[in-house]
Amino acid sequence: MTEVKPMRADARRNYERLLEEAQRAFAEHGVEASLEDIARRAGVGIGTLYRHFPTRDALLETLLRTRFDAQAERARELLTHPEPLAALQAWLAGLGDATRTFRGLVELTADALSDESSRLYASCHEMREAGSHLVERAKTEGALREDVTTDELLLLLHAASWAGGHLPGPGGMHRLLALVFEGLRVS
Amino acid sequence: MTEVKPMRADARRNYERLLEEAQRAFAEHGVEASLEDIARRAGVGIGTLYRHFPTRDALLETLLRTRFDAQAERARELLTHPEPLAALQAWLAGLGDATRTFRGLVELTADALSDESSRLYASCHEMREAGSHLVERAKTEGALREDVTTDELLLLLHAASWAGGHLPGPGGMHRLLALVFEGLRVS
DNA sequence: TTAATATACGGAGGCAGCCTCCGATTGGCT
DNA sequence: AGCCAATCGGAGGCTGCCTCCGTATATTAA
Repeated sequence: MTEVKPMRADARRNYERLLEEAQRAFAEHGVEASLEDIARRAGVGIGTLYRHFPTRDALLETLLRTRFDAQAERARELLTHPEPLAALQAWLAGLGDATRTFRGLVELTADALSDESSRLYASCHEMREAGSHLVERAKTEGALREDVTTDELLLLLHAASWAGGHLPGPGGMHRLLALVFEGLRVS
Repeated sequence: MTEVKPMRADARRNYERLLEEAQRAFAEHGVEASLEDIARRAGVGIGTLYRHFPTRDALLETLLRTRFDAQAERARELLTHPEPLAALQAWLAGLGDATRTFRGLVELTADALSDESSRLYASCHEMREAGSHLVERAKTEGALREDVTTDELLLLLHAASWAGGHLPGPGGMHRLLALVFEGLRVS
């Protein structure tokens, strides 16, 4: 079942050229980069781009799926880290960095995480699961408030990443993430 | 100096019709609403819109300036509130609510606050000043960490507001803002 | 090799939005 | 009433989105 006929040689070539150029374009101009431009640079008609990737999201999803998988893997590795809270924070920081490779990506992933009908939702589901294990561990070891959910933490992380993107220098996100983790009250 | 000739009657009429329709359009479709549509609904040529408001930002700024002033005023009032930290939090919450009247407005104001060359920067300067007094008071009364700046707090607020906009239900922003204020560590 | 055919390609064309420019119009003043 | 500066309006040039379908070609079978 789900027999997958191999692509025709020219189709496969174009598919890969398109992904390369899309990566470049999104990195340079953000997730709103011109699709016509991507097709042009790939030396391909606009129709070909749309045949392979019916929507902008489909194209982005293809580029992002491997990254999500990498983040899931990283979460699993961090489960052996001796400090549960530090592990969680480190994982979130890495995730935040990843969402900054394309301008506008934070918005996209934040939406994907909360909208089950989103195309990207499924793609990042496994990653979320892996992350929630980190959260659970931090809670059971008494390092993290019980009343905070994984989704809230992910959203806070995305918020910090978003905010970091609206600061001039680099490192803004990490500073904000640290602020959130440390809390604001004088103790 | 700065003599201001009164506008011609038709010009003034169009100016006001445009502001009304712009308010409606931005509220309904977010800050990216079609300018041609606004002109159309105002019963005015697109050229007229551009003459009165050379850029989208100019139009938005005109709509927002009075709001910024209101926020500044509110900050001054809250200086008499007995609880400095609660006053600060209340002010930020109100500000956060205000940035949610137009979809996409958070991004705009966050940028405005950190980009001195922005058109909106000057508009919200007074508001920021008023807010920083609230921050200073909270610090001198030992209710707020000394190492947090007004700009960081404003950015965190905008981040919470942004994140709230990416959650399904309402009230998300307040919950996140509370989380930030309470801190995440088990104490 | 060649012929047949499923597969894939490309870009014209229709639509919408941005912004500029300039001939047509009109309010206000004498 | 008549003048003219102020104002208007929208055509036009551009870019980007997306669809549709006539054309080209990789593959397979003969």
